[in-house]
Parts: sequence; C-alpha cells; structure tokens
Amino acid sequence: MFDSYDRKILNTLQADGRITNQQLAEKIGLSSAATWRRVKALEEAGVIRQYTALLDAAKLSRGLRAILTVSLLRHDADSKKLFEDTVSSYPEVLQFFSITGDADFMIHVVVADIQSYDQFINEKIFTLEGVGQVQSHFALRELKNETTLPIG
Amino acid sequence: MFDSYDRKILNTLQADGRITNQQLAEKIGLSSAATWRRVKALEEAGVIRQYTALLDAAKLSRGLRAILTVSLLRHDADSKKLFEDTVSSYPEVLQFFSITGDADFMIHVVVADIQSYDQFINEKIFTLEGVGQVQSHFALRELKNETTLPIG
DNA sequence: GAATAATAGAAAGCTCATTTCGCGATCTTC
DNA sequence: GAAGATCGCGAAATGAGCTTTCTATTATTC
Repeated sequence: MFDSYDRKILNTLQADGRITNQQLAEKIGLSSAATWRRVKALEEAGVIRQYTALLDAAKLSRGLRAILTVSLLRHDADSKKLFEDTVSSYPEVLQFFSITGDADFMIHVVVADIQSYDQFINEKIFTLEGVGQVQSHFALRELKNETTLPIG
Repeated sequence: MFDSYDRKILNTLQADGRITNQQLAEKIGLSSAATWRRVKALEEAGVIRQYTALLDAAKLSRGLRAILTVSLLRHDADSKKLFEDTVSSYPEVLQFFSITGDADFMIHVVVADIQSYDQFINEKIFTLEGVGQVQSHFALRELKNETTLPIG
C-alpha cells in the first residue's frame, strides 16, 4: 500500500507539518516534484486528514484536563443521538468516544481551572436528559500527549 | 496577554496549519509582514508548540483505539519513574496521564487490531515491574477526536 | 503634550511551490 | 521475448510566497 517514501513523508510531516516541500524532498531522497505529487496523493486519499498547529494549553489558560466517564440511563437511539450531538458540539470537549466496559462514554475535556470544570459539568453535562453515572478524573501530569501515529 | 489578532491567528492555524502567510494575513486583516512577525513571536513564546499533519489511523492499519487504566502496587519514586519512562517510550502510546481516582494512570493506545492489543498488553504492560490492577476499554466509535483548543 | 517604545505597512530580493514535458523502468499481453 | 501500455521519475520554467529592511504610525509614559 505505502512504500518506504510514503512512510518517510508521513513521519516527517507528523514531526513538522510546515516543512517546505524542498526540505522534505531532500530528507526523503526524492526530487521536489516527485515529493510534491506524493504529498498531494496522500492528502487526496485522506491519509493526511489535516494540518494543524498544536498549542500549549497551559499558556492559553486551559490548564486543567479532565477525563469523564458517563453512563446513560436509557439506551434508545434518540436519547443517545441527542447526547452524542450535544456533547460533540462543546468546544471544551477534545475527545469523545463510545467505549466498552461499565461506562458508555469517555469524554476528554480541557478547561481553565476547577471552577470552570464545576461550571462545565453542572451546566453542560448534568443538565442533559438521561445522564446516569458520571465519574471525573483529573490529569495530574501529562506524561505524554501526542498525535503522532506509528507508521508501519 | 493576547489580543484579537493573536487569537485569530491561533484559531486559523489550528484549523489549517499550512495556510500561507499571505492568506492568513488577509483572513485576520493585517499586512503579511505584521502577521509574519506575530506568528514568529507565538512560536518563540512556545504558545505554538508544533505544526503537525493529522493522519487517518484506520487508513494506516491502526484501527483499534484502547484506553487503559493502570494502578501500581508500589508507589516509591523509583518504581514510578521506571514505569513512566517505559510506557512513554512506546510508540503505540499516544497519551499517557497520571490521574486522580482509583487508578494511577490512564494510557491511550492505538494499534492495528485485537491481536496486536493482546500482544501489546502482554509483552509491554504486564511484564513491567509492580503493575497491579489494569482495565481495558475499547473505543467503539470516535464521536470527536480533535486537538483544537478553544481560545478565549 | 513631548519623548519613547511598539507596532504597522511597503517594497525588494530571495526562496519555494506547482506545472509541464520527456525519459526510463516495469508490467502485460500476445 | 518483443510491442505496447503504464507508472513514476527528474529537469526546467513560471508564478506565488517568504522574509527582511526601512520608514511611518499609533500607543504609552511621564
């Protein structure tokens, strides 16, 4: 599917999304034209979803990271859909998964401080219809926080 | 701390990390020279940590996302440090937090399939010294998976 | 309200992106 | 194993964008 050049391109772009095409070409050992065509093909195929700037949450007053697990009281399609759409729309929510295990959902939230968190959970979670068990965990330390997928 | 121009720059670069400086300048309403200086200052200050390409995990045979919670049997500094350094070094581990609650750590892992996960947890987690309770949750659906911080 | 410090924009030179073209390697079909 | 097709490469040219320097303008401080 992907050859060694593609893998090098993907790894390099994960490490530096703003590298110039020429530098990328030199790094992987192809001409700049060939490199450019491969990058465009990877974007076209959706392998590269997006380019983004990763920011420092603490420097932007978003120092508190919380992980919530939530169970719903009812599991009919409508209740679930409403819950999913509403939670997805919250900007404080960075990750939101439906998961296996005791809880139904895991929500990853970034806010300024514990006061903001209190406000978030009271106004934006507990007010939702059909919310059952909710557990909050706070990140004490970020030992690793990456987006870089290992490319095999 | 940050004025309206800085916030616009950060939001725009989060949405498109490879936008040209000229397009960015036009979008936020400053000259390209002024915009360029602000972007460099934000990079210098570490507000912008990194530019990266976000890839599609499924298209790269990394279709299984698991969340583990782990407790350690001993909590002396050396045991913890060894555990933290080792787990951080695993490429399958994208996020790794020390958290509040029953468990000590939360680990976010991306692998190809359930066989790879079995291999990962048996060879790379259970083999570590002092690992106690481990719980695995699997992501059934990714309802939201972003890196975009809300800028206030 | 004058002095000082920041910050803006214009212009210019330099770098880079993107396209077009032709070549060579590899695969397919007979 | 030869003819044709296909694919992907690199060279070169053009247009677009980056980065710096210089000057003007706008805030800030006393």
